[in-house]
Amino acid sequence: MISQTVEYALRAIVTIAQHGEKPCTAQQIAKMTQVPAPYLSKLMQVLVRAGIASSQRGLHGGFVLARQPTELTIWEVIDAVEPIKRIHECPLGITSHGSLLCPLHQRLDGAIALVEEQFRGTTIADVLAEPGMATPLCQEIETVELKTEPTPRKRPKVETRKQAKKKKK
Amino acid sequence: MISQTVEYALRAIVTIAQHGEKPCTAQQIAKMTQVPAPYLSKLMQVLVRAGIASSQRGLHGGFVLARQPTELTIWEVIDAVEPIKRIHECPLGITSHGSLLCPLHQRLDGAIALVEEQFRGTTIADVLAEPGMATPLCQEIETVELKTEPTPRKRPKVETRKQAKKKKK
DNA sequence: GCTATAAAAGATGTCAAGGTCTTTTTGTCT
DNA sequence: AGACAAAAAGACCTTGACATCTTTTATAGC
Repeated sequence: MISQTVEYALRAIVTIAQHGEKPCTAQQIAKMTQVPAPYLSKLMQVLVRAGIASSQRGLHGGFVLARQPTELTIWEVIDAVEPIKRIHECPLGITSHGSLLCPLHQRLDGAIALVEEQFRGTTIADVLAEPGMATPLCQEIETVELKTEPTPRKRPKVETRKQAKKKKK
Repeated sequence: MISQTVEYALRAIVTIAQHGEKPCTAQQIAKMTQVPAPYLSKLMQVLVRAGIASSQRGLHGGFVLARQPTELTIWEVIDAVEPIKRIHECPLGITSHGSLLCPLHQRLDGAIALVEEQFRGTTIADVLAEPGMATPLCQEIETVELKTEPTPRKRPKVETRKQAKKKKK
């Protein structure tokens, strides 16, 4: 019911919210949220365009929340990446009863309305500050090192650039 | 949020429920519900296998509800064609906090739970018998003729079988 | 100003949902 | 039994969500 993309977006937003002012690179977010890195990059672009995140290029760049966590709802995040559409008019296009929905679609829309209400009423801050709970995203923030590359313990033997590159992946 | 397929299935179920004991052919249902006929056939097979509808081949065959409308919920129909999955464990696979969900996924699952509750609590009979409302599916039952083919007014001139076949489509 | 870093942009690939078409099987009515 | 009606089955096509890869552009630090 909640698409992959929405899941990913929420994980990303919660993650950068956790880091406050400190920008996170797409790579870091991808790692922490376990989202495919290239796909996450694309997603972040959407969130930036929607005014939910803001980005900074270059060294020490990355993504931060564009708004206060208390002022950003789950609904808005979802709406940016994959809007949940309410049923406002008869999907069968019958106009004989004006804009009144038939019983079936009334019920369906009712369910959607519940979800909307729930999500509009939940801010990112709410998710961050669940009292007495495990940290959001089911993992400790400290789990992921923010340093781009920990100093290697051992210097590997002489090897070409190409080989080194391959190893990274 | 509600997929096409689920929409189609619900329309079909409501339609055959409206017709009670009288079987509806896939063609008729397709027409009434405005669902592509071949696709609806496939869908009906699923509903039959799930024990929600039952089918009868041959002349005067078709589909009828396999249960009383009062005993069949919207949830069951959805569950048959495209189950809504609750979030029972951390999608990130972190097990450090047992089976406890993080705040984010608690909220997401909460929303899903609301939908589940709503749909489990609504039977097909509820949808049929909305008091003082337009008929379900936003259209009059009478709109669709149950006769397979109204008597043609004019006999067309001599024409080959092939041409006749082509015309039908 | 050069270099390294990181986001932005755009082209491309993959797969499952949605949709179609054809043939086979099963049933009813004459 | 034969003709017809209808579901069942299965092969096939189309599209959009999900995902990847490569090139370009902007920025900080030296």
